[in-house]
Amino acid sequence: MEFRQLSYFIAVAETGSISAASRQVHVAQPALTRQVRLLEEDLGTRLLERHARGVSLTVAGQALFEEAVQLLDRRTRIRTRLSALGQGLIGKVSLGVTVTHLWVPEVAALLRRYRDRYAKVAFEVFPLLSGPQLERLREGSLDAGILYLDSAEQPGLETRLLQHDHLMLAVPEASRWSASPPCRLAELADADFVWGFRSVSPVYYDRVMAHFARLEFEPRVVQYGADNITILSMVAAGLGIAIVPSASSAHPMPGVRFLHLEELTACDMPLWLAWRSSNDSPALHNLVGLVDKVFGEGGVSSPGQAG
Amino acid sequence: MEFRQLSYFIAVAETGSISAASRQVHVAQPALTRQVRLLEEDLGTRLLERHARGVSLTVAGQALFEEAVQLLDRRTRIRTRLSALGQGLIGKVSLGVTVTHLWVPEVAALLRRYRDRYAKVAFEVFPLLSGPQLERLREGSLDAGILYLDSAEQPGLETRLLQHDHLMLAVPEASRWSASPPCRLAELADADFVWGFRSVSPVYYDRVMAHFARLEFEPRVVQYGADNITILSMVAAGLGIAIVPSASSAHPMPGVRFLHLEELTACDMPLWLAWRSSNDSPALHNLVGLVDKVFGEGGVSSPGQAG
DNA sequence: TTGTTGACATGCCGTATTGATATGGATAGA
DNA sequence: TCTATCCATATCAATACGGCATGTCAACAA
Repeated sequence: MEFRQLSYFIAVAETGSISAASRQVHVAQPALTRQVRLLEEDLGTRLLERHARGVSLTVAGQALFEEAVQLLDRRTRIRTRLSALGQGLIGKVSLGVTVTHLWVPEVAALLRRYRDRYAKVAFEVFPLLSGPQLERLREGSLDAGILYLDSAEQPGLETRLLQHDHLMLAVPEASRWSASPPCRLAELADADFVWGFRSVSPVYYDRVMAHFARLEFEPRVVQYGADNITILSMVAAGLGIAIVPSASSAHPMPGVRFLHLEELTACDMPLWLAWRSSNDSPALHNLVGLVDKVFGEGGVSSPGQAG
Repeated sequence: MEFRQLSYFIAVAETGSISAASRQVHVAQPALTRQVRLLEEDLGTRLLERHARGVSLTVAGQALFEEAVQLLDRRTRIRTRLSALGQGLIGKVSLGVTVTHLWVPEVAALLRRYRDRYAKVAFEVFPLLSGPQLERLREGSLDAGILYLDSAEQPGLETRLLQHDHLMLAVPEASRWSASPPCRLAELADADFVWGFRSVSPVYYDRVMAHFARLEFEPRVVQYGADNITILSMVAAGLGIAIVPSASSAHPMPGVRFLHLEELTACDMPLWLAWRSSNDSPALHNLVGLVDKVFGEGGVSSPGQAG
């Protein structure tokens, strides 16, 4: 039982004649006669009653006809599905993003454009910090991540540079820092700092700490928060001041004022898109393609150590 | 996309290696390599990631794997189904029988044996008199019928002789005919007869009438009934006496006594199995085969004019 | 009856597909 | 570095497939 034989047989069944079917499928009549006979021999069942003016289906032939139509139908559906899958028009992409960076207009635009253009792809966005993202990328439960990396060279991963963040100072609006903004970090020596845990985003933490070490500045931390929103909420509540990625300022927060400091702006915080090298998902690569288009082809995954 | 390619691909997917798959399906490795490549080209999608120690499935490959398993599964199910259908082990048979002849032990045994032996065949029995059976056989809404025929030669039909009925006299138990049974038809000249309509079973009616014409006997009909049960019920009610097929006596009826009369026994009423010649249903032919076995091969559809 | 027509079956031949063998190239592990 | 393993390629033989010419049969018309 071959697909060719089934499609021939369908033509014969539909036209009620081998000759008519041969004209329909553009194959000589003897070829059809033989293929139908081979099909009958293969199935061990007579499918056609041969008459002088055509053929009619036996009981088995009628049964096969219905099945064959479905089978061929299924084949074409598989074809189109695989084609769409191969072009990344359907399928699934899971993307990890820090909530902070969902606020960045370019990132938000990227996600919107992807969803518009590849509407049939199940596009799942998970709010995750850099550490968990890396883990999940490596174990395969995440297709791509928007995160901080200490280097563009990640074993087993490919990367694209999205943009350069830097650091800003977040202070309570009702504080003296808001009234008279500091110009240098040294002025903050006796300030109360709200700080993040290293564990949830070690890359970010280490980067900031390395920068401060170079500046020989050591913040006096009075309070820890799990993520940026928590930290900013604490700042808004007047519990202290905080050092945050500049992306945070894209999302105004009542009671918080963002301040630029030369020494903080100098801390380069490159934001990356990363994915497993062995991940062949076309839907994912369409996302990469969109990144290349939206963020420019400049940020290739070349050695460029950013720090 | 061919069945062969799909089964090869499944083996490759399951073993994770083209070489291992080639050993599994007993085909040389280069052949598998080529077939997989042809499948990829045909689908326009990469299905495998080739590594030094085997292969892994791409996203499209995983999707195809699942589909292919189902597709091949379906193919084998069609095979087995068609095979069973071809052997008449599944399918449908509709059989027309006069209720009267369901009482004949041999007929009842035939139906029981068929149902036992071909349990998966939907075996539908319709209570129909000879006339409607013929009609439905010809139009194709009935596969076979157990009925009276005026000849074994029926255009478009094939037949088997089942048995020879004859006629009997049915009289009310509480009548003078029961008390002193008649020996000759002539004694019934002044009797009240319950009779059937010609329309519902013309063959039976004409046969009986022809027999009586030869005997130069004309019954005095006082009452008509649609079928044998009705007629016998009227006899039981004392409305008159009736001429019935001998098969009726196989089913005792309270208040009715069956009487043999030489002149009635002499009327041969052959009972036939009939089916459309062009009906190729294996399930039907199994029924015919069973008839040949149960009723003996004597009653072939040869010219034998019965009357 | 007889000739014609239309439809399925059969035999033969050229071409395409499939599989086997031999061999090459790449990679992981010793 | 060497070896074993696995995938890819080239070539050849067997098989499958389709096209053409022809045969056979049944239905239809004269």
